[in-house]
Amino acid sequence: MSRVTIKEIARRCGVSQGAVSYALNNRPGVSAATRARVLRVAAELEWVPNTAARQLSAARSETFGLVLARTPQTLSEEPYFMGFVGGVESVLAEHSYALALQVVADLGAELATYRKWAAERRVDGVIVVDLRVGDPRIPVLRKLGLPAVLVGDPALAEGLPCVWTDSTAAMNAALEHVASLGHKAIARIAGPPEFGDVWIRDQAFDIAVRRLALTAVTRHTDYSAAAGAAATREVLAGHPTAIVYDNDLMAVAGLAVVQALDLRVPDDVTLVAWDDSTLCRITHPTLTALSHNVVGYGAEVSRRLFDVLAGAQPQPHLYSTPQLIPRESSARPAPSVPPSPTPVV
Amino acid sequence: MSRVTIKEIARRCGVSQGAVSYALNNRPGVSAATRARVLRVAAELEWVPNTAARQLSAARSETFGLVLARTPQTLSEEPYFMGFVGGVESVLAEHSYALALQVVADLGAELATYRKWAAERRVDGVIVVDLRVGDPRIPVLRKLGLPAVLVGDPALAEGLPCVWTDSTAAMNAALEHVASLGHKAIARIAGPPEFGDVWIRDQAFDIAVRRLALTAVTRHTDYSAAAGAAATREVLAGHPTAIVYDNDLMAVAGLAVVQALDLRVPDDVTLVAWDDSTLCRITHPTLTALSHNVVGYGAEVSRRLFDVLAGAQPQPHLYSTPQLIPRESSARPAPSVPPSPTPVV
DNA sequence: CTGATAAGCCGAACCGGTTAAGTAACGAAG
DNA sequence: CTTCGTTACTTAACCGGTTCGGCTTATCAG
Repeated sequence: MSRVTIKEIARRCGVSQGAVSYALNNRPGVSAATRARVLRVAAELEWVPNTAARQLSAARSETFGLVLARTPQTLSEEPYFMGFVGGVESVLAEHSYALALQVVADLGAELATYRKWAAERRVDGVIVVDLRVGDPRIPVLRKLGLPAVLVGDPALAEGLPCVWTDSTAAMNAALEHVASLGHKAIARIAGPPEFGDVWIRDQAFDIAVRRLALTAVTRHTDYSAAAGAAATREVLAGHPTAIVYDNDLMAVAGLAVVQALDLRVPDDVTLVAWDDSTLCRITHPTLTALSHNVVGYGAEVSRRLFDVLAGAQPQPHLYSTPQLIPRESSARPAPSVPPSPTPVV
Repeated sequence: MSRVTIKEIARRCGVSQGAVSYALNNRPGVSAATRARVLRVAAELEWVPNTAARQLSAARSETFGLVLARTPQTLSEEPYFMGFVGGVESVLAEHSYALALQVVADLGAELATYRKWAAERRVDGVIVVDLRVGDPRIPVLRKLGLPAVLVGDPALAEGLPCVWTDSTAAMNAALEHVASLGHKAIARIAGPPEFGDVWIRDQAFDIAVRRLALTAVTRHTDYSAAAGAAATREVLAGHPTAIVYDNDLMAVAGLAVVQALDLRVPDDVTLVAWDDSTLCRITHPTLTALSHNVVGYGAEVSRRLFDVLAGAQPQPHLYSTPQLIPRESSARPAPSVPPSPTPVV
């Protein structure tokens, strides 16, 4: 139980408490000699700043907040989040910041959490994920004056600092890939339409479908494995030769559905996943996917939040464009299919 | 920016700051009338306690800590963690406690984090996962006097409060299941041997194998999908008719390996997974698994930590025994196999 | 009517830092 | 030699709560 305070350090060094504070915080106002002495004594006594005291006077909590408005169920299903959190952490650790993580039921509860954190001064800034179209969190964060970095397209961020990946380009890459393989009938299993990124993909999908002269159908889901499986079963009735998924969890679930119907991947159906987690590499066949460095993404986002706190201008920052990684699940459609479109289900 | 303090409330109520504090904290020392008035005014002004100030004077941080000594990669692969964290959160939210989450590289860094948290008084208690055999964290936590609840078997907890699930019983259930189906040659793809729970399963596996007169082989891995796939490939050389996995991620990876070798599940090989996440239900065939309410587990652990802070005796608490859920991946061995043990690979 | 007891409240110290304002010493410029 | 500006500190207020000793006042037994 080390109860070492700066008062103790001051006593031992024969200087005032204030001087010790200046020395420890690397601020001007003390001579190099004194600073060195203070640092040495602090190290000897294994002094650690009391975060509460520092937070109280300096109005800094050295904590970032992250609220996830998802069910624990979804969170454990989706490999995405833990990787993202891990990336965030890696940067926080460098600054010895902590992450306050809160899992809530819905957007309302998320807003309440922001209000509470702002009032309590529990966090210095927040990372906002799952951006919506016309997101209600943006005006609230503005009003609270809570520093934030949004994870999503600048078109959704309404001027707040954001980090994004180019979903439009990725969608184009996916459709050009399947089109170049000779596919004409495409199905898309999408996430919830209220999610901004899904909305952007919706636009990109429609435009690319027209440009490439494809026929297409889109089914929106809640991103869960069960919904992905159900949607796959539905769209298969339309005999698409390729299915593009908005996440990899649904793609894996879809693969099982296809196999259970005795269809072959990729001979009968080509599958393309989004968010290239390990899942895509442990199935048989392995899944072609739009690959995404989720860990790096999280790291970049927290770096940006530090920048914002340091007073940087809120410019949108493109982190990357998901890269298409072709694997076993995509190939030319089987030649038998185009001539005789026999019902399979 | 609400800057409402108890001083303001005191002014408006015409009482002293101290009285307000007593009233708000539901402590004796104020009359019912005054208390009611204070509470009303506090509600009107939307007063929220400043956590830093409270922490500084009351030496409580209203935060629990959780350190995960895993790579971001593993964390995003393993569905387990996010579900566990979600469960922890659900209980913390009820007490308006926060969770400080830290992802570190190894046990050494984890110990450093505990020391730092203890010195800074950043957390009121910690939840310790991935218990080891002779875990070095236990003496450190004892010395630091940091309240903790360990997630793991009492045999590993050395007297500290713990919450556990009965892995021995679960392992028995798994082996009795495959034995009753008529399997004789079993392989086990286990986690890292230094993990306490893996060690316990090792013991249970060996004993059950002898009791049921099975032949068996065990391969330890790092719990990753890649290692699970590699180990599966290896053990298949010994022609087991059933494989039992220590987590579901490796089981899914193993399934793909089996399928890639043109073996059928369950006809040629029966598979049993541990930790029944969604993964087990989205494969084809679906996986028989030892099912585990990970979310509830997390919730129970944090409830115990609250109990410990309230002064409860550190009794081990059995949360549950994983239940075997038979699905498509387990069945009687194909009759052709026992008579003519033809090499398959 | 007196003295003891307790409830209700006040004032102030305290937690452990940060930081604005003030001061003493010193060197350079006028 | 005075004046001004730095540098290197000290002092003390402050952040927003909690908590403890002590002061009033009401209650009640004797």
